[in-house]
Amino acid sequence: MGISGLLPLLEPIKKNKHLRDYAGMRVAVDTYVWLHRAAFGCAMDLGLGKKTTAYVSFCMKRVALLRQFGITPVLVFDGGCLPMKSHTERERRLRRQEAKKKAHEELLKGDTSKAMEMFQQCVNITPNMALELIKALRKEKIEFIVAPYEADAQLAYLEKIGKVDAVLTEDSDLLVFGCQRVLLKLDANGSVVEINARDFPHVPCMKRGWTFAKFRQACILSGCDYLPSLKGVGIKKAFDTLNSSSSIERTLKTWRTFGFSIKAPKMRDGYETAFKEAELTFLYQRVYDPDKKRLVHLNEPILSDLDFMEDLCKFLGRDLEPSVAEGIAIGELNPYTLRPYHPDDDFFYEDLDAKDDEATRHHPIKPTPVPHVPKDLSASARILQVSTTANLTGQYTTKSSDSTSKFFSQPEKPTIDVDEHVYSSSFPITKNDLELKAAEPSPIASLSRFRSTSINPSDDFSYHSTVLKSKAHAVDSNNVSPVRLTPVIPPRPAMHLLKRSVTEMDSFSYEHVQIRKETTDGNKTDRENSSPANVAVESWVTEEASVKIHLESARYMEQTNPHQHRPYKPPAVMPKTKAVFGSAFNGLSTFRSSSASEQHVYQGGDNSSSLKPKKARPAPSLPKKRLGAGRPTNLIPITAFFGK
DNA sequence: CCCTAGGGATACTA
DNA sequence: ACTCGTCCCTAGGG
Repeated sequence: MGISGLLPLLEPIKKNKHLRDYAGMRVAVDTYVWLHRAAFGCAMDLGLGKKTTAYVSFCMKRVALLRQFGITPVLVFDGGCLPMKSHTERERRLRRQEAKKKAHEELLKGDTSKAMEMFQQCVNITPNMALELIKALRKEKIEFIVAPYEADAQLAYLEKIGKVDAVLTEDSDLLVFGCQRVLLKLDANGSVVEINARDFPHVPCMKRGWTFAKFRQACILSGCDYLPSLKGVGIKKAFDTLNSSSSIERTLKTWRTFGFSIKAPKMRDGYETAFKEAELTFLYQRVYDPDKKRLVHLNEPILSDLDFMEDLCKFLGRDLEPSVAEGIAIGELNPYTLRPYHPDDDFFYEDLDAKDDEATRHHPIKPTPVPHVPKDLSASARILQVSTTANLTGQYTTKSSDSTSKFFSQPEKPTIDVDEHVYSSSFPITKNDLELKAAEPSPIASLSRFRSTSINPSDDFSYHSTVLKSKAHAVDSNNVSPVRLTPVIPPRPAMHLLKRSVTEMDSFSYEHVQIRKETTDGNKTDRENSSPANVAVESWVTEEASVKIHLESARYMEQTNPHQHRPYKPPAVMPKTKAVFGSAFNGLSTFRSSSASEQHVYQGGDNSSSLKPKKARPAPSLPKKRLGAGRPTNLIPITAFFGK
């Protein structure tokens, strides 16, 4: 589980702490670990199907331990599993069944200790076991929340929106999901190990030029739950590789192209695609927002990624109607069945052939009544998704629902009429539907950016949402969008943002703040306002970041300003591998350089002054037909600016 | 010499 | 159709 070998790698920044160090704080708990360990104590009873709630008291003892030291615990439970992991689930299920069979054999032989061991190996945590604990939590008025999908993402989100100050778990994945303060290895005495993401620059193998995105990529490369590593690549190789690479996509391309001649891991088919998908899963998995009472994405999707998300429900989780999402979160609905919890929903401990058993015949599994859940949840979600993404991104790409490999297909030159595009989608939606749906609060997280100005320091993509805000505003003000967006809140002045104290320990957010400043302040340079952050931080803020901003601004201006519009021109050089991987990886974040001088600047990585965005003309009207005919020609991966 | 991959032992509460 | 192990040791490869 998690990132194997990551914790030893982070040894230099681990801190031995005690629960009392967190007095007065709110701490989110990854409850699965507790339940799993607690279940060992009553493995035999569970295995034999006896009624027991011993595991509940174990967990409540740990809750008491936290409260004893003045901590307010928030227990987070796992929800439904992501379909992409189902193949490994089957293996585990088979192993558990095997162990259970053996346990019964040993029991008949009379070897109870051996049987016990076997029962422990087939311990499984069911939603109904979680429910037992939830009941106890309700009684004690302890806060809890059931995640729609993986608890990891939910934990990270709770910390991100400030609901908790730290996260208690055993899983190194939390760091990859973007948690700042992760507490590990809690023992019965209350001692814990803290790993804080702000200390990352002090890890020897992340000394220079690292961003959080780079860290996440290194972890994925070393092998994670969503993607096994390439043969021969472990934690060291992964971090060494990213240390000496300008970008992960470039490295993977090199491995793919020249792997035979250099010492490089052997690439398997589709690795690049799978890598991108893993990255998106860490970034955008669906979580429950307790304030908005609906599902949102862990992070706000950036423009370039938004396009890929449509087909990614199997990685991010399906969207759920707010009432259902809330029902799951508060422990009323079983996250697997989407129905109220029912004892008959658990038959983990029934063998496959047990269906013929006398016992099960007396307790046939009967369908539980379905509450106010729409028959096809995906239908309403789809409508919203189509309408929103179409209007945000339709001008850049086509959306063919039959494409099997969206990542690898270079989007055709789109010739799209936005309205037509929306209504001619393959879904049975009418204009009425759209208007109706648009008036409701949208469960699609991508809309949330229009309502929120909160900025999370660990979110390395907020810059992009600024662009999105402006873009959405432009689209909306031209009445192109059939979706009524809530008024766009103008970006906060950069000076306000800079009031945040920037410390040595704040390196990830430091880069972030600086980027924001340049975005919102346009012409100003940031020198005089730079935080006196120390040298350790310096390497995290690169000149390229600011160049990126200017390039991106220029691109935005060009696309919203018809006067700058240029006819489509095929690129001079577009090697096949680049087209394939470039489009897969960078998606819409590729940048069309509007002039040779800009390209020059980019390649030189200097002299960004010529890239200052020109003054915006008021409300430029977007061309109705052939919108987006200016599909990027000279594709420069914007992600090339990241992580150097 | 470092690193990866795989196997074995091990498990929980009063 | 119905939830995630981990640590330590070592062989073997680059």
